[in-house]
Amino acid sequence: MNQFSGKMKVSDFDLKYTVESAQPLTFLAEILNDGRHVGYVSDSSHINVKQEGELLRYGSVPNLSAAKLKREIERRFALREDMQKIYESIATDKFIADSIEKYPGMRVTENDPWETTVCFVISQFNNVKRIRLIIRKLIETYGEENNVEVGGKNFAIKSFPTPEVLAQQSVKGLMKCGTGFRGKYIKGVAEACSDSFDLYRLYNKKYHIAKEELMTLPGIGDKVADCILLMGYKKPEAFPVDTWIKRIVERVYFNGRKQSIKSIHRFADERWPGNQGIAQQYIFWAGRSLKIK
DNA sequence: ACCCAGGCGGGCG
DNA sequence: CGCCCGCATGGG
Repeated sequence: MNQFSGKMKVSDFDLKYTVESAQPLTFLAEILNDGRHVGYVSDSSHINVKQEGELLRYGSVPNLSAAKLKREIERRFALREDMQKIYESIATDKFIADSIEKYPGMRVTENDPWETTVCFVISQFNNVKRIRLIIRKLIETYGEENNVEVGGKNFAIKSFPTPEVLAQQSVKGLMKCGTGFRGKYIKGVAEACSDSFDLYRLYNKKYHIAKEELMTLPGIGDKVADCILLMGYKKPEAFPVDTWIKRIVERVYFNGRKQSIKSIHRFADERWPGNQGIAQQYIFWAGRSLKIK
């Protein structure tokens, strides 16, 4: 749909692993050419990113300034992070070291807090394919459409539905998009966020405080809150504990002994201080490929 | 025809 | 607290 106006050299970055690792872009983006080409809408601009080895090409419609576009790409894909340094600090054992070797360049992306919140409320007790389907329907049904003219051609860009728009919908309407029992959560969260709950205020709050506040919203518990804090706010201490992480950590680090969620959080905080979230991502993918049950 | 999915909320002992 | 259950839906 658009040309590639900018390019940059990247190292320790893999677009495919990054967008296929169940992050918001996994649900929001069009993923083409086996993950080497990704398109997504950010702030009502359509952005294209393509990786060719260590070269990253990118462009946007409408055309953002070169500086602004570069900032968006760097921020979204966490390209300023020193992965070698992070890898050194999280490779505390062979299990994670092997995972880093298997999925080099998988990064934790930074996404809009509202979009991230909706994505992970939808993600609970669900699977990736269906999450994508539901998110696409929500955007198609309730997203605002902007028409953009480029080179005499007209493009319609649909952006993510706002809290205000979703708050006005009936639960039944939201369920028509396939949200299922999460429909009431989406409505509740949208109502809060379009009223007194300011999601953007949480950027400046410490991890634990922000987590407590998120968990006051319907449909947001321990795991979903951590996903939002990690990929919406880039709080690196967030360590989402889902069924997989719980099983894997019990198996790999506790010799199979059952642990409470709390105890798993404590363990992660001690073992990967400051990089819990990235460690989580590598643990998850290593464990899934081993099919630990 | 089942069975499952990267949880959460509510009810109970 | 910790445990257990129900929950909407589409794909395997």
